[in-house]
Amino acid sequence: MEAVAVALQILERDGPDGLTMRSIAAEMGIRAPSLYKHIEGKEELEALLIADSLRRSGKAMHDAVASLSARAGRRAALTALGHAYRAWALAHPHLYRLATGGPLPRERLPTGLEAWAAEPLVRAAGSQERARAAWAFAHGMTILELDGRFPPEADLNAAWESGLQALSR
Amino acid sequence: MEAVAVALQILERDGPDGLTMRSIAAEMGIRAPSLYKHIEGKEELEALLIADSLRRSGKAMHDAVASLSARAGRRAALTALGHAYRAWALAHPHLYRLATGGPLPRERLPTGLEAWAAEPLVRAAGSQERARAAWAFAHGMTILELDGRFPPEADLNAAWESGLQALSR
DNA sequence: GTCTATAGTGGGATAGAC
DNA sequence: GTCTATCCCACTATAGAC
Repeated sequence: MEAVAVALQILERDGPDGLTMRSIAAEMGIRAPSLYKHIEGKEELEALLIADSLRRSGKAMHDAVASLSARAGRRAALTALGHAYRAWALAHPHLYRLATGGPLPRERLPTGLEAWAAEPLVRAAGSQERARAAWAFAHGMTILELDGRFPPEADLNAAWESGLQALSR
Repeated sequence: MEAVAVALQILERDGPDGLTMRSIAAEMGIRAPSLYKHIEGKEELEALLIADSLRRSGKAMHDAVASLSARAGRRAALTALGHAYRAWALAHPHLYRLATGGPLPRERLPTGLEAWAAEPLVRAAGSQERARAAWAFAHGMTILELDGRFPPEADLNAAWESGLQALSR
């Protein structure tokens, strides 16, 4: 199993604090210094993880709109994307956080990947401004939920519903 | 100058990585160990910083709606809050990030502070669900801007405008 | 309240031999 | 590609004398 796959597994299992060059090496059955023959360093590793996240979450977004009927409106598309976005993030919380927290290492990412992942939303929203507003809403809902910032009794389904409805008009 | 004020100054000047027990002590003219006679530890310190952030940003929110005319509608209130929210965060980026990233240490915060800070938004939005959606949008826009996640050419004013308009209907 | 000294932990990264 | 041996860094925290 190569380094990135192992790192992914550790990240999802132990969280970001558990992901160290040492822990990756240990899981691979080698010593930490040997890892540097496989990977440049930690920055490179994180960029590879982010790229993987973009590829997989982007796929989930493309799939979400692909299954809609041709006559589905903006409301249906944004709702489908919102649900898929939230579901993906809740299923991969640590990876989501890694990929969306802090600056994007754009120089280290494959050209076009970021745009491809955003494509379904831009199409569904109808304009760049609306897409950015919708993304901000979705990311805000998601990260606040992951961080446990909403009160325990909060009805998050209702908040998503309310926001998606408003933003699709 | 006591510890919290010094910590605040270092945080805003050098960012979170520059904020260590050593740096705080140095700035106060004492050694790191002596700091523990003033403050329990780093968790306590961060909770105090977060409380300060809630107090000051909450004040900005209360002020933003207080200056509205009595006949102002929901749209005007949400717009004023949105602008004040963004302005406050951009003026205190490191503190904003500290106070909104990760779980809230609710046990360490003064009772009622969180609710008080949220009050203007809940009132302006008209319901808890709408308030949560609006907060998610505002936080999403803000943190994505702070993290440089939007493309450089993005028109963030337009995105704010678009989102606030949609969410105030 | 302050100091010196130190414990204990963890991290990323490199040199050079095999 | 792998190893051993290190280096460097940084941090929180405590003990005990003054």
